Amino acid sequence: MERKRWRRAVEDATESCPIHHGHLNSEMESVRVRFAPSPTGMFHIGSARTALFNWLYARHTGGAFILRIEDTDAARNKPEYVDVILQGLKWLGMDADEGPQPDGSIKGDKGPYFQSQRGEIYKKYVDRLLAEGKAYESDGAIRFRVPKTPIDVPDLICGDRQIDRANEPDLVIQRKDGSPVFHLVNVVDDIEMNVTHVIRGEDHLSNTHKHLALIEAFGAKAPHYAHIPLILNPNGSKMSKRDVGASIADYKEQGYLHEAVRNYLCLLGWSPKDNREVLPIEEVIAKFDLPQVNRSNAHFDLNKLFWINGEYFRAASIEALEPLAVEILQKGGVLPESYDPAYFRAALSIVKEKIKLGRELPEWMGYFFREDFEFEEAAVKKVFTPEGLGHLAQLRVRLATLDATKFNAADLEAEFKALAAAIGQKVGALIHPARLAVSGRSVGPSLYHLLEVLGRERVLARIDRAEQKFSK
RNA sequence: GGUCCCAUGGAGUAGUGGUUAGCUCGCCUCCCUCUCACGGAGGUCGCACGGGUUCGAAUCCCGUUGGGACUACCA
Repeated sequence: MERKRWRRAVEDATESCPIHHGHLNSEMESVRVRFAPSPTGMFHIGSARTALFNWLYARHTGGAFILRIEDTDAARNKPEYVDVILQGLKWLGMDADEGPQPDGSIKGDKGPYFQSQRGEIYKKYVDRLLAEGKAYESDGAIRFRVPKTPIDVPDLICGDRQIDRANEPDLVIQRKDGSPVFHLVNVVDDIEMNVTHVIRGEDHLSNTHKHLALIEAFGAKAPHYAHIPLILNPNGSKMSKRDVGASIADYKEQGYLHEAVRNYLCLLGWSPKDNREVLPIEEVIAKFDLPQVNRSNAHFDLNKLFWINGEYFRAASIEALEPLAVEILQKGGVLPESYDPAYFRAALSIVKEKIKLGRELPEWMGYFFREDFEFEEAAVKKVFTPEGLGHLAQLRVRLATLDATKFNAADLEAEFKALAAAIGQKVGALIHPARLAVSGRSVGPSLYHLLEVLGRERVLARIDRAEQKFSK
């Protein structure tokens, strides 16, 4: 009963996610949020979570989710890195209403969406500050005169606070080489793109007063700010590029399901508050709101992700799993280029009940597609005793009397039980040698189903070979 | 060092003055059972500390401690 409920939740969560048109906020202004990553080579899990919260908020409010590429740091950014982000967003099911798309096209009329192409715009803003005496040149760079008065910094998640700027140094907004600095371009773009809500990592919380100062200088309306907590390593340090689990691409590579990763990310800093962990993205969209996001940092827990993935994995249909499984198995050299699809799907369907991650597939499925599989040494020693081999021989005789139509799980079970009773043994005395003989392994799918999938000819041949190899 | 943020078991969280502090992962035990996984029944483990406020604090205030972020002509 309980189990059934979970299953349904998982199955629901696996379905495609149509965009929900939620309600506009109370001010009736159309929400516009942006995700503004810097393409530096990988799509970081923390960035993915920030993107997710932005996307969720946009979908919840019926607003727009803008993707803006912050590629002003020429030394670090490379064009091909943009695709890493695009593919990562696509994999996680986050579609941008404006900005570059995975197919190479660009959506939206507030572009360009690459900061490297917005130089003229930034120049205009800097010139204006200069002309109004709000900025000045110093050592070739241009600095913004930061007012030294206290400033209020409101935040939808962290709460409002006041910053004393008495000792705040003037802010460099343009480098000696003429290129604009992050704080400037970030603010200018948010103004130009009519961003209403800035949802970003808490690492920007301490910078926000600078942004507010700039916005005020430009005479623009400030967006609402919402700083979300960081994702920390299990040891409490800030998760950086080199840490395990940091790269979204790795999850795909290891055979995680995108719905599972996304589901897990939703739970870092946000909760449906009804004691559920696995829930469909539509429900998250319906419930998600900024004030309910937690303020404290969250530790990344691969263990829990693994569990959630297992929930999704078992609930997934063979059709959904097949492409992923084929890719992993062929990459691992386990599945041949050409294979029998029906046989493959049958094998996959009995294996998927036992594992939680695509990465486990090669180890679990190798013997389906090759006859020269290895035998577990310890299991051979334990199971293929003279007695065990004797049972195997008796089983071989019995199975040989079964024609192919009787080679199904139900009939096989009956045969095993009948033979076990006949020789005064528990059925396990037959099952363990049989499993080892046909798979080389001591663990695997339900044996009766395994035999059915392998088929009569393969099973008899493998038992013969095992007997030959391990007798005497 | 300065500024800012945070603080419920090992991890993620529910809880916003009165609960035997709930749930999930993990871990342990037992059950189910052909192995494994699933599933079922239990168990382990927590309000960082110290002061207040209050008839009464996990919940409010202050301090301490701890963790984190920012403090660049990186983003």
